[in-house]
Amino acid sequence: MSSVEPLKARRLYLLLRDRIVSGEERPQSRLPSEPTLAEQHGVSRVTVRRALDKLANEGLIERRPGSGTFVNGSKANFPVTADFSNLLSHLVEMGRRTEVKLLSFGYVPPTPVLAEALRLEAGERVQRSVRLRVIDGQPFSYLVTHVPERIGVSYSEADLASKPLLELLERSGLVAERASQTIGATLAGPDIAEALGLEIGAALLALTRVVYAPSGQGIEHLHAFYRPDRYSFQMDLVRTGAGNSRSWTPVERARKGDAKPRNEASARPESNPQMRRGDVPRRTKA
Amino acid sequence: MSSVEPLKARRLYLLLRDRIVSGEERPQSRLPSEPTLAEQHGVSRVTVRRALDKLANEGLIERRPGSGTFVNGSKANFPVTADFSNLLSHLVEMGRRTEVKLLSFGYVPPTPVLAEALRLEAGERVQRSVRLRVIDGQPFSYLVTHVPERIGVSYSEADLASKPLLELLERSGLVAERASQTIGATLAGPDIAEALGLEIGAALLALTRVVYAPSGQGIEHLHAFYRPDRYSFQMDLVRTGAGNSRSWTPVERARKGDAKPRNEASARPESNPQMRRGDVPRRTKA
DNA sequence: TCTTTCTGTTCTATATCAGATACAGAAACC
DNA sequence: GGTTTCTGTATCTGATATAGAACAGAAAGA
Repeated sequence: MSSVEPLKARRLYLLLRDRIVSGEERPQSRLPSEPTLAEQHGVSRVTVRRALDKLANEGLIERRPGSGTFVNGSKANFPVTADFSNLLSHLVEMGRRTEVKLLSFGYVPPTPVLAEALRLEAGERVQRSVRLRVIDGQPFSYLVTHVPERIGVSYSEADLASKPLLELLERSGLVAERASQTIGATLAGPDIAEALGLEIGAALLALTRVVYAPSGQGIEHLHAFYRPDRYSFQMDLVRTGAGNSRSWTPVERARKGDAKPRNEASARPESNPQMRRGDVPRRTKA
Repeated sequence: MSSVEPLKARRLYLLLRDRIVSGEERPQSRLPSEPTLAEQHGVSRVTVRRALDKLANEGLIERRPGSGTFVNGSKANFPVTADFSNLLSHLVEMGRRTEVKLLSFGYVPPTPVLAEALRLEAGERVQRSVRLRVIDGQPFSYLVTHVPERIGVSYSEADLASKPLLELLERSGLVAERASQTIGATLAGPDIAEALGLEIGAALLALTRVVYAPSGQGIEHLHAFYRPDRYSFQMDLVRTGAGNSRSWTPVERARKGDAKPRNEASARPESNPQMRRGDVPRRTKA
């Protein structure tokens, strides 16, 4: 059944983990001995042991009997990263095999929040789909999507399992013009945890996105959860403007392969949406 | 000391929480009764009760004796949001009182990762500071900063507690030209949890940022942790380009107030933040 | 009003976890 | 080789979460 999760052990595990990843405990160095740790933190050695077990499982430490417990050099964990400028598209470019599993599909009445975000008419239902994105055989994101019913019927259930939703929408003649998204964090519940191969209560990167058509009508509402060890958001910024109005502007990230100069943000053909404070083209929502 | 955290109760809590925030259980609707939930999930009613207690603490549900347990319309607390274009600067503009507490300060030898990120010379040390950002009296971010020693000495410890680090750096004649950042998620360890007023093991939004001078030299390495219920990243994107090269471009977000007015009065008299997903049990004795 | 169905509360077994101790094997140092 | 200091392993005891049940009070419907 659900492997039980100790309590003080977890506490100590998190403490040590923080110390290690924050660099307080340096790579190659030896941790205090188990008896020492036990005394330092007022717990028994068994508990210390459980915490160290977890760290060892994740490859953060290495235990050498008779010698001690040693901090591992950063466990070279390069998660897939997403750049904001192109959202998921670069995954395909990178030639990595990503597949999608459709976990759930159906039409439901919208919640108030959904109805408002998508600007639904009264009584209109939404298509709800839950998908799991897998890269190189390993799941990394759990996607809950809501689409207005009249739009959702333009593609089939099978389409959803094979193509990106945005592509399907645009194929249907819809134009995704604007999107608004929020990035946060949350804990993994049982189903998400299982789908992503995580423990219950693991940390998740959460993204909420609403995509709008030029009309201002919402066409997609996405609730995405990412395994932070396999996926993260990454971006480069440059300082622009002068004086008091200096600010940071995102630039397209240099990726491996198609070398883009790291310093010079030259590449950026036409689209330099350098906007100043006031002039945000806010077409929607007066 | 450490208030113990049940296990099955937590599991059920997370399950129900997901259902509620994902909209599977609609606002105003009644949850299955406690005995029913107990049977459905193969746990005792005491356990169900503990899970519901937690949900009730966070304001996600409302319990009416004799009547049932009801899903609360998401009280959608509006977390402070950050736009990428201006990082933290808008907080000040918004006129909200933010203060900084310096938790730790000192000079330490860098870890290999740090040395490489900041392109340090051999033997060069770094200034390490831990700060806590507070808004309206409530902490929302925990910042661990590393700066090369030769740069760090250009400002005082007291400066750090009063001014943004970037401002200090630029005051010293340094130019922050480029930055590279990664956004992920992690769990709260004991010290971060305590500083931010969270439970151990709560979800955190994690940001790693390296700021570079025009020379390519790194001048600041930041490791930031945010309470997801009080702080999140938000951005608007527009679809640019044509044909195959279509992509999303970030635009500066419309500000004023916080999030854009959702229903009505954007004026949210700050008040006590109701919790949202990401759980945030404020330690209040019931 | 009577009945039913809820939540709120208390109680006592039981399963599971944490604390303490003892001992075996492995490595490092003298 | 002997000694010390580690990790690995096992066992016992106390603490606590969970299970199960019983009962009181509140709300809703017949």
